[in-house]
Amino acid sequence: MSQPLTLAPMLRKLELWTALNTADQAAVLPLPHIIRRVRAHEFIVREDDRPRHSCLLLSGFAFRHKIAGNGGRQIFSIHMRGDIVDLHNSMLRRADHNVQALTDVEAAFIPVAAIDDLVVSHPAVAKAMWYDTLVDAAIFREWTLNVGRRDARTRMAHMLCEFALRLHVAGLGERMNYTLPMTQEQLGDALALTTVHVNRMLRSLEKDGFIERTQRSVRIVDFQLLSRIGDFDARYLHLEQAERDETTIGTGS
Amino acid sequence: MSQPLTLAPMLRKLELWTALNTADQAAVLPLPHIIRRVRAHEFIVREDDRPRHSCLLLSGFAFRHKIAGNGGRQIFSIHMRGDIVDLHNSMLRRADHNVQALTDVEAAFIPVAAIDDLVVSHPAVAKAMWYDTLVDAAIFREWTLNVGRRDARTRMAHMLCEFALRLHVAGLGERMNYTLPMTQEQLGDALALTTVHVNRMLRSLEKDGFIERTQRSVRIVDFQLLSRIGDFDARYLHLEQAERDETTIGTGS
DNA sequence: CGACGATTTGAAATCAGTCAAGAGCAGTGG
DNA sequence: CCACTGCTCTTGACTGATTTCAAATCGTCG
Repeated sequence: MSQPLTLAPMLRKLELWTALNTADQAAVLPLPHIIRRVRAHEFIVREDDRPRHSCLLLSGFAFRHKIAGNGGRQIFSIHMRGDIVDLHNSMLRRADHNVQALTDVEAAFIPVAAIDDLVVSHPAVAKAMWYDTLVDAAIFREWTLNVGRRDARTRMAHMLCEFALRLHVAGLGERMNYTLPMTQEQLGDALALTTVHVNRMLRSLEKDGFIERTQRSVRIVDFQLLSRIGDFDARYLHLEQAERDETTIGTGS
Repeated sequence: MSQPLTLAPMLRKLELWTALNTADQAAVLPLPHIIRRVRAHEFIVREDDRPRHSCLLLSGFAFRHKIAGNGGRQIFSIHMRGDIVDLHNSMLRRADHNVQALTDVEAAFIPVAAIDDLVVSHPAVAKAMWYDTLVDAAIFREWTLNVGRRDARTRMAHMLCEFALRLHVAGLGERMNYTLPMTQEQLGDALALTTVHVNRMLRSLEKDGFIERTQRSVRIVDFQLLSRIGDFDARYLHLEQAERDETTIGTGS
C-alpha cells in the first residue's frame, strides 16, 4: 500500500481541471492501490476484458489502440505520468480497446469499486474525473481530424507539437527538446501512415529546418513555426488553467 | 417551460447506461429548459463559444465537426433524438468544435448551471452523464479507427451498420430500412472521403447486392453480411443493456 | 419551365503504400 | 573484443487507392 503520497500525480492531474478542497484531496490520496511494474509491450488491459482496476501511470509511457479486421492497428492516444489510463475501460465495465505499455511502466492499480464509492461521496472529484474524460474525448476528436483531414507532413508536425506541450505540462521533457518514447512504426500507427512514410516526413521536416533529430530525440527549432506547419492549435488540450502560471512555451526563450 | 415530460428522451437515454431511482428521475424531468426550433444548417454551438446551455435533441439530426487549416471538414458524430448534443462543449466551458443542425431540429436548451447543480445533488445522474460521455468517446475512437485503418468501401459499410443500429435504438428507422439524414458530401466528411468516392462506394455496395438504395433511403439486405463487409462489431456502442430486451436486430425477420 | 443542389460517371493526376534491400545500433555470447 | 542477431531506421523504384477535375443527369421546388 506504500506511502500516502503515491497518488499525488493523480491529484495534480485532476487539479488541472478543477480546484479540489482539502476534504476532496484527503479522499483521493488514501485510495487503496497496488503498485506494479509493467514491462514494455505488456498489455495493461485487453479489449473485451472486464477490468477490476483503474490504472494511474507513475512513470513510463502507455498507449491505447485497437486492431481492425484487416490487421491494421490504430493508436488513439499516448499516456504519461499522472494519466489515469483506463478510466474509460474500467468505468464502461467492458474494455472496447487495448491499453499497452510503450516503455517499462510503474503504475498504481486502484480498484474500480473504490472509485465508484469515491465519486458518490465526493461530487467534486467525480466532476474532475468526468472533465478528464471530456478532455480525452477532445483529444480523440483532434486525432480524428488529424488522420482524416491533414496530409502526412502536417499530421507529423501536429503530433510533434502535441508531444512537446503534453510532456511539458506533465513535467517531463525539457521544453522544445524531448525524446520520443515510440518507434517510427508506432508513430505510423498513431498517424495512420506506414513506417516508410513516417520516416520520409520526419526527414522532410528535418531537411526544411523545422526540427533537429538524433535517433528518438527531437529538438523543435521554433515552436510557433512548427505549429503553423502542423496546423496545431493547443486549445483542444484545454490547458488554459495549466498554462496560466507557466511562461509561454512558444517563445522558446 | 412546457409540459413536465419534455425531457423524457433524455431520461430514456441516461437509463440506457444506468438504472435511476425515482428521486433521480424526479430531479431530471423538471430541469429548467427552453424549447427552440433550429433550422437545417444552423449552428447550435460554434468553436470557441462559451455555451451557457446544454442541448437535448427532441427531433431531427445534428452533427459535430471541426474545420482544419486547409479547409477540410471532419465530422465526428451524428446525433439524434435523445442525444445530449453538447454536453462536451458546455462542460468544458469553451467549445473546441462546432455543433450544427443537419436537418430541422427541435431541441431543449438546459442551462449549464442547472446541470452543474444536478450532478452535485444526484451522483447517480452524474454517473449516467459521465457514462454517456464515455460512450461518446468510445464512438470517437471507433471513427478514428474507421478513418485511419479501413479502406473506403469497408468504412462506408461500417457507417451504414452504425446508423442502422443507432436509429433502431433511438426508436427511429424501421429496422433494416432507413433514410440517411445526410448528403453524400456530408457522408464524405464523416468518412474522410470525397463526394465522388462516397458515391462510387455506395454504388459498389449496391452492385454487389449488400444494400438497395433510392435517393437517401437505404435497405440493408443482410445485416450480418454487411457487418462482415464493414468490419463492424457493435460492442463499441456499449448497448448490451439496451439490446437485452430487443429481438436481435441482425436476423432481419 | 427553369434553377439549383445532389448524384453520377469518366479520365488524369497524386499522395501514400508496397516491396525490397542496405545501414546503423544495441545486446548477447563465444 | 568481436561476430552474430534482431530490431529500427533509411532509401529507391514501382504500384495503386483515392483525389482532382470536368461534365452530364436527376430531382425538387418555386
